[in-house]
Amino acid sequence: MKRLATQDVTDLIRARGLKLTPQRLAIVEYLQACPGHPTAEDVWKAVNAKFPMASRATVYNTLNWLKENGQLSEIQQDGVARFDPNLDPHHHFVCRRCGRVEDIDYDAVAPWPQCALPERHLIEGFDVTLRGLCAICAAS
Amino acid sequence: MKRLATQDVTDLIRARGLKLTPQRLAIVEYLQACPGHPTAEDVWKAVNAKFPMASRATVYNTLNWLKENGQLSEIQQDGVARFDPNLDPHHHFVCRRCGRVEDIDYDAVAPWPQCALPERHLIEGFDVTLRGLCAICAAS
DNA sequence: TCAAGATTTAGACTAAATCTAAATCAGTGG
DNA sequence: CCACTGATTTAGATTTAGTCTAAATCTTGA
Repeated sequence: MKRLATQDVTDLIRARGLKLTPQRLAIVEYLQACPGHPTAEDVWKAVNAKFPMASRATVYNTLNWLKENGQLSEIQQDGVARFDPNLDPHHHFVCRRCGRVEDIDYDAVAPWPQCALPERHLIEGFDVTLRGLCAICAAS
Repeated sequence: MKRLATQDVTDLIRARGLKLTPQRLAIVEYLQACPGHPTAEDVWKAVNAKFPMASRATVYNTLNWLKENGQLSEIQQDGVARFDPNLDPHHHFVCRRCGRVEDIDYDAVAPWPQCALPERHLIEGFDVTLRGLCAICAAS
């Protein structure tokens, strides 16, 4: 089970000759500990608890850098970007009622599609989004 | 092969007691004829060719109404909404390089996932996005 | 044709995200 | 330990997508 980790990010920052700032650390530590799929706004609020001066630009810059370096992935829900610190290949379930996003094990979904795909396309990956009602919303 | 059609929309508008305005017709006719997955901006520009006074609000209102009435679906790509007049169940391929979205036949992808899904969830549907390089980008 | 009320319009407004230029800071060499 | 350098952060302006509003306009049924 692979997940965004402070150690990996600090190593990567050093390997790239970049600077290890407390803001970057705070962002990574929040994402690491966060159970769900926070928005950029969520991250900014959390970082602000430690650094009231933290700028949105810093949050966005860091999130984008983490994404470009494979330490984070981005999912879109209702046009809002959410960030996903779970680095194992996986899919998502989105609740129609409460909007929560849950991770779905990669193997729970039938594997690579096999037939009638467009010719000459180079398919690098696929993602599946299940939609419906989560356990809590289905019960009520 | 089912697709957004002017006739269906006009019938639906009448059945609902709503008004058949030339702006709505222009929007539907553009979507009907459009081969790809236009953004709201694309639709607005196209409608403006006929009605230079057309407001963005009209375009958004109409697109949302069509969506709510099952005449259109919305897909998100890089945080931008695109609209899809193809009403057959289907999936999508997104080119990493040029960003084009192509429709993928529903049966090309393995069917309903069967195992290890979260308990007590009510799964109503799923959609698959294939990612990679389209034929043109893969060739170059 | 007329009236009612649904629809359209222009533009203000909101939210998400990016950009900018000046101030600050992390990390290296001395 | 200090100073230096350029990477980073900051506040705030800007951009972009989309929504909202109130007044003007248009479709439709009678």
